[in-house]
Order: sequence, then structure tokens, then C-alpha cells
Amino acid sequence: MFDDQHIKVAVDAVVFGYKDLKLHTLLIKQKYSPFQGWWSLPGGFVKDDESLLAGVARELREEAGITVNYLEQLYTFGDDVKRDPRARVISISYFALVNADQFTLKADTDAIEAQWFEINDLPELAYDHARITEMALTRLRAKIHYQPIGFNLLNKEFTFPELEQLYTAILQKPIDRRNFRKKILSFDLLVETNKFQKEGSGRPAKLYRFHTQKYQALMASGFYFEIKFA
Amino acid sequence: MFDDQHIKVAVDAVVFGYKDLKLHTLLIKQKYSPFQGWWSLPGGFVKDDESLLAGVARELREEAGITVNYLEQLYTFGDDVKRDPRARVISISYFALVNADQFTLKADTDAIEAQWFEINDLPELAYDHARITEMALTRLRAKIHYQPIGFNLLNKEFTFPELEQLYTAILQKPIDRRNFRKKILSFDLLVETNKFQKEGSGRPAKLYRFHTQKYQALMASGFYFEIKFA
DNA sequence: ACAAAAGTGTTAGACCTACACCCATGG
DNA sequence: CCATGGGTGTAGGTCTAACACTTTTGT
Repeated sequence: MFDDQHIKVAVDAVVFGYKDLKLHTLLIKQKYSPFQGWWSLPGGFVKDDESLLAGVARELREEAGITVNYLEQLYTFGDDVKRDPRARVISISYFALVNADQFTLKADTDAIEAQWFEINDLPELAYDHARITEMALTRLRAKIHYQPIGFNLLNKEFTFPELEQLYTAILQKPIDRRNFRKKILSFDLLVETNKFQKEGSGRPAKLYRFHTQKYQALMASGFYFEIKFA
Repeated sequence: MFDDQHIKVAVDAVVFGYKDLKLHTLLIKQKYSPFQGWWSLPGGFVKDDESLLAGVARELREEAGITVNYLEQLYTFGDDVKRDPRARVISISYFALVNADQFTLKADTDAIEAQWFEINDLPELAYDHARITEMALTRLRAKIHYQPIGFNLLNKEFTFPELEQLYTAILQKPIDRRNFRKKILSFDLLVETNKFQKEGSGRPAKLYRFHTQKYQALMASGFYFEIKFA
């Protein structure tokens, strides 16, 4: 019952970043067979004495040198017994958000290269990683409606136009600027700064910060964040 | 990288059933140590050549002789390295719904006894199964608002009072009968039969069926089921 | 003064919520 | 005919969705 099982346990992460007004995901070029040279999700095998979370964090550090702003479990892929040609491997996949501007990617032990890819222009992926990525994207699109997770993709201080553009990039449909601002402000979770973002042409936009503590307090007392746009 | 890992993979299921106007969950009395005699979730180790889903289905069959109406992955527990005192074991846990009336529980190989427990009156559970159950309950309560999963707990033909009582049992708060009926009917997903449930006193209630096919068709074209009650 | 992007309010319709009486059956 | 539980409509309030002009800045 114990020694006749030979299943290996891996963790993989779909890391989303927002760059150049587009949603990106982080991929690693595989160094070894059986998918040498292919792009794949960052991830790897879990150590015997390491929690799953610690495993993902370690792989992200080793393979891409990044620390994420948000991390949650996505799904465990283990129904296809042959998803890894080498052995029976199940993958506990995670969903992560990061501020892409904050890092210069660097590769390390397990990978040749780490790179951001625009979500609508992904290369062919190793294993079942395309499916995992798709599922993560579905989760992101669903979740952004009922949790304020978008802020994890932006700088600590951001403008309304940035936030709005982020939502448009994720949901791939236009948003009414006035209704969006009204709704977001109604939660009273943003802190207005006195700073402005002066870039490009046009009127400078005011910078805001997300009030994480206040959100956590509200959460605890049964508050629900929600934004609907048909 | 392959042979230095010794993590075991188990699956566990939180099976919900609705009986005697109350929400129940299915528990198994452990036959062997380290939790001999304790109540625990049905589950066990996955076989090398078996999908995770097949593993859960097999365990449910073997341990309790049941087949479920609804089954989805819940969460993978593997952050506590010592959640099983014998070895490093991760548990991929599932969330299942079943029509409790339809089965007479029978125990088999791995268990002494299988039994329904009222959700507000659970015994102390083995391993971290209390936490898993709690998470499943949270999921059920959330999910019943935005997916028509309640029908999986009832007979194929059911009455409005039954459906309403089910929601009350799950959410543990009263519901306005008129608004509930109006909302459910507005989806146009129920098929009215000409039959009535004649039981007890009072006016007999009309029997309805859930139109599964129609629901699946609507789903495919972007429809969302949703019931809110503050 | 012009171009570019930020900021701002109102209104109609949809949806949610609260609420009380009549109806069908069995004893 | 009484007790029990099933079935039904309406009105007020709140939220959503649609829509266009003014403000600030750089050139």
C-alpha cells in the first residue's frame, strides 16, 4: 500500500505579468530532454521535506529569479497517466501574479532562458502546459470580477487609466470609463496620492494606492468585492 | 531528480448528501492504524496506472459502495509535510454530491463502517480531514449561488419546497419562498411534471425535473446561473 | 490654439427585497 | 370545518448600463 506506488509530484506555476499594455505569461526554455528546447511553465519536482508552496517559490526563484505578489493553487493535473513521457507525474499547478516591471529575468540551474510572452502569442508548450495556462487564464478572468487581484499586476501607485487598461487587456473587451471609476471608488479601497503621472501627451493622471489592510479588514467582516460588466 | 523523491499520493473525497432535511457528509471508520477507529473521509492511495478521478471513484465504490452525481477537484493538501504521521503524503481532495436516499451504505475492504453524519454534528476526524471538510463546505456554499448543483442532492423529481429547504439547510439562513421560486423559474431550466407529491398534511406540491441538457446548451453559449440572497 | 488623454453626472431600465393572503388536501 | 403546508403579485429601492462634454497638459 505504500511501497508499490511510484508517482512523482511536481509543481508548476502560471505567472502572469502586465507589460506594454498587454497581459503576459512567464515561460522557461527547457534545458533537458524530453522537451529540450521547448518552452514550458516554470516548475519542477517537490522535495520530500518541502511544502508545496515552498516548492513553487523555490522553482520560481531558481528558474527565473522572481518573487510573486500573489500565489494560489490552481488545479492538480493527474488524470492523464502519460502526461510526462518519463514516468507517472502529477502536477500541482499554481496561479501567480507579479509586477513585471520589477524584475530583470535571469535563468539559473534548471533553465536556459526565462521570458515573457504575450498571452495571445504563446509558443507551443511542453507537456500539457498549454492546458494549464488556459485554465489559469480562465481563472484570472473569472477572479478579476470578484477579487481585487488586478492590483498585484501594477506598480504600488497606479492611475485609473492604467487599471482600466489592465482590465481591458485581461477581459479583452472595452469598459465604460465612467462606470468603472465610479464602481471602483464606491468600494472606498483606494488611497488618493497628490502625485500625478506625467508621461506622454494629454492631461496627467492622478496616482492611487490600493488599501490592502482596509481590504483585509473588510474581508474579515464579510465584505465582497464585485465588478460586473456583461 | 527522479529517484530521490518519496512522496505518496492519496485522494480523498468530501461527499455531501441530503437526508432528513439536513445536509450530511459521508465518513468512514478507519480499520487500521495510525487512526484506527477514527472517522475519516473516504479515500486512499492512487494506483500507478490510474487517473486521479478513477482513484476517487474506486475508493468510493470500495469503501462505501456509492456512485456520485457530481464530482470535482477541491484542493490539494500538501503543505504540511507531516499531515500523515507515517510518511510524506499529499492528498488531492474532491468534492462530491450524491442523492443520499439512493444508497444503502456498505463497507468493504478498507473500512469497517460507512455512515452519514449531519454537517453540524461531525465527530473528530483523522488527519487534516476536518480542514478538508470545512473547505468543501465553503465551496458548496459559494457554488450553490452560481451553479445549479443543488439538484444533484435531490431526487430526479423534486418539489419547490424541497429545493428551498435544501438551500436553507446548506446556507443556514431563511429564504423568501416567493422570490426564490420566481428566480429559479426565470432561468426556465425546470420541467414541470403533472405529478404531485402527496405526503404528510397540507396541499400537495408539484414535482419538477431539472433540464440538464438545456442547461448544458445554455452554458456553452455563455449563460450564467446565479442566485443571490444577501 | 490644437492635440491628446483625464476627469466627470444623469437617466432609464433591470433586478432585488420585503411582504400577506388564498388554495388544495387530509383528518 | 379545521389544520397544514403550497402557491401566488406588487411596489420601493438599489444597482447597472448607456451616453458626451469639459479640463489639463505639452507642443
